[in-house]
Amino acid sequence: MADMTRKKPTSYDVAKLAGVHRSAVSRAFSDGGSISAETKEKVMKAAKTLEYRVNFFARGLQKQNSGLVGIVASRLDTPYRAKQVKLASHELIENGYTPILLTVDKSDDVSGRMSSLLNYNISGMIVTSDTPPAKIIEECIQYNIPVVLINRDPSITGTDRIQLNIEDAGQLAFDMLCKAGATKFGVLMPQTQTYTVQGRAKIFAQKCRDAGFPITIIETQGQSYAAGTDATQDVYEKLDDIDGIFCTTDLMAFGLLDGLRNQYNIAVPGQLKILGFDDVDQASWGAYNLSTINQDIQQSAIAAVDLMMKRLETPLKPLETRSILLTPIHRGTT
Amino acid sequence: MADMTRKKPTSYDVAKLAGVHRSAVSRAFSDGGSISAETKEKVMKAAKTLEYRVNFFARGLQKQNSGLVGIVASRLDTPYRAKQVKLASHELIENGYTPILLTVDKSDDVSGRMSSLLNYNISGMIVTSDTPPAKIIEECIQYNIPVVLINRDPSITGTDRIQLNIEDAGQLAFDMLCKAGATKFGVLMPQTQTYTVQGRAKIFAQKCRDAGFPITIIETQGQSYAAGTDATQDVYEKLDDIDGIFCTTDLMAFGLLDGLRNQYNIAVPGQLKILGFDDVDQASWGAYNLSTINQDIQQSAIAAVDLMMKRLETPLKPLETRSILLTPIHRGTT
DNA sequence: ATGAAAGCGCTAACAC
DNA sequence: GTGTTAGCGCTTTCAT
Repeated sequence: MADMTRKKPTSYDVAKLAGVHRSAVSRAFSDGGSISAETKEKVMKAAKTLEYRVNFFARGLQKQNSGLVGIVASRLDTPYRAKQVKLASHELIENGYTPILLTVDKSDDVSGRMSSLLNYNISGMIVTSDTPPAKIIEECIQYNIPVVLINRDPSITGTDRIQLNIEDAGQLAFDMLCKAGATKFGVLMPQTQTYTVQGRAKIFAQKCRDAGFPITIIETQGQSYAAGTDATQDVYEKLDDIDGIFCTTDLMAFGLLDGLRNQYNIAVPGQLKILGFDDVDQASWGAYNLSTINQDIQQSAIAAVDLMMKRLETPLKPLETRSILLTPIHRGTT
Repeated sequence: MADMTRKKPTSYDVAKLAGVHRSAVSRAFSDGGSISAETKEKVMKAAKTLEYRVNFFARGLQKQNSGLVGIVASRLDTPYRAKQVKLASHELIENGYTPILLTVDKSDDVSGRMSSLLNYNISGMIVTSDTPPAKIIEECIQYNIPVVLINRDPSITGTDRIQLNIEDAGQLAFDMLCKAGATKFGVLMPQTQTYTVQGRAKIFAQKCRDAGFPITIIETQGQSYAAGTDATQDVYEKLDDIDGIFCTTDLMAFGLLDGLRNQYNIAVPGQLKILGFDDVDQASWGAYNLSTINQDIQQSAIAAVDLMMKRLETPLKPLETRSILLTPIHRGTT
């Protein structure tokens, strides 16, 4: 393999070729630079032949803005989260930013990883992981780095946020199961993890009580497919008290459905109505055909980036929280 | 909201507080810096109280290495790809790199986006998207930026690669269906997209012919769940000629299974044996219980990062291709 | 082992 | 509108 290595051209190389000064090159590649059309054209032509690219490290050193935005996400291999990150990434790129992906899962050093983002002078941070460390977020705020939290615990303050309204979510779930004819309710409630998942479970339970219906709370380990299958026996044994169950994530609903089908012979929705949450792709798959509640994930990704950009423009504007649009999806399990 | 903004401390601030020269700070934070233990400690202490972090933009300008690595990925909302990106990201971070996520899907300007990575002086690039533009990759190579291609068309040359052996894959699929008792074969073959998907379909067909069995090729639009359901009627109509079908992705297998269950009454595996490929999470879910072929995605992520690092160390070493480990997974559909 | 000084590639304030 | 100049914060020779 012959060494065809070449060095990257600098603005100086371009200037020399175009017969102008380096600063003219800079102006040609900057937005508000006062430069004549013909000079700019000369520069651009030279830049093209040399395949010149502005060195963002040099630019970022000079400006106090890197164009890099951190996306902090856990459980990226989960359908909902994968789509969320995809759309956030897409939206950032469309707006001229470059996303840094920070995957953090249990046993990872979340704090250390998020801290390392600050080495890169990031322009902003979008957090959709479990339990982001408050300390790092505070530090970002001090440095005027906008942080947007998606569906995170409101105990972390000082940031803009995108959040589903757990009140609406719980109410909507109750309404859907009610309309489907349920009168004895159950809910799958994870013991840990996401604030909004537990939140909607609690509100749902409250709505049931408020309306004078019995509600059985079944605690789960996590919010995954396995959590749903693990809860199957529990649900089965309490079937006298439950004819409509709210699974607070689609994944748990899939697990429960499969568990019931596999081990017992329960008619869904005849004997038991099942409602999921999130409306991930699999919910519409024939095997599940799951009634659920859609979170408008695209809207929320767009809103997150928008919030970040607005805060960049106006650092001192009042904190803002935007709600994620919720839509009931009636399919075959209610 | 009071303005609590502070400026980031620089190495100069730390030096002042520690009573040393800036270069001592640099040495304290560099790996091979010759510095006395006590000076280093002084520096570290000062750095800690000021919450100093090395500015990677300044460092990256000086060294010719940014620590940033581009992950170029399409269809991130797909189970296989999501896991792949998650693991690659994790592996990069573990090795001290910072992943930039470049999502590219149809209608996106792939070339422009990948080109923008070069603005950041990236240390390397891991590509797992469809149809990466050869031009950009060539340019990376010229600048000595290691590029690792995962399961991409071999017509793009000059890079290290991670790839499943399509020969093995086709053979394995044939063997599995054979052992399950199939004698009349079918295969779902996407008309576009991934090289390895089409590749294993073609090899599979060839193996069937070589062994003297009839093979029916059914072309699909894409390789998704919908592609599988769309193929259902086609498969149904050809059921006289097929008793074992190789769906070249799990997603297509799910679609086909659901399509068959929903519209027809076909016994699987009695009447028709179905084999998927990838072993995504959903394949083990109760509703599908799909026999498939596992690609060791963790091994491939680790190998990709390893290959990149090796190339960084030894830019001129011969090009290398590593194979992805394949494992037959026997479940309920064969 | 440490301080001094040059310079990575760029932008922006300043002259003209 | 364009050239000049002074840094952005760091690493890295080179002296000492």
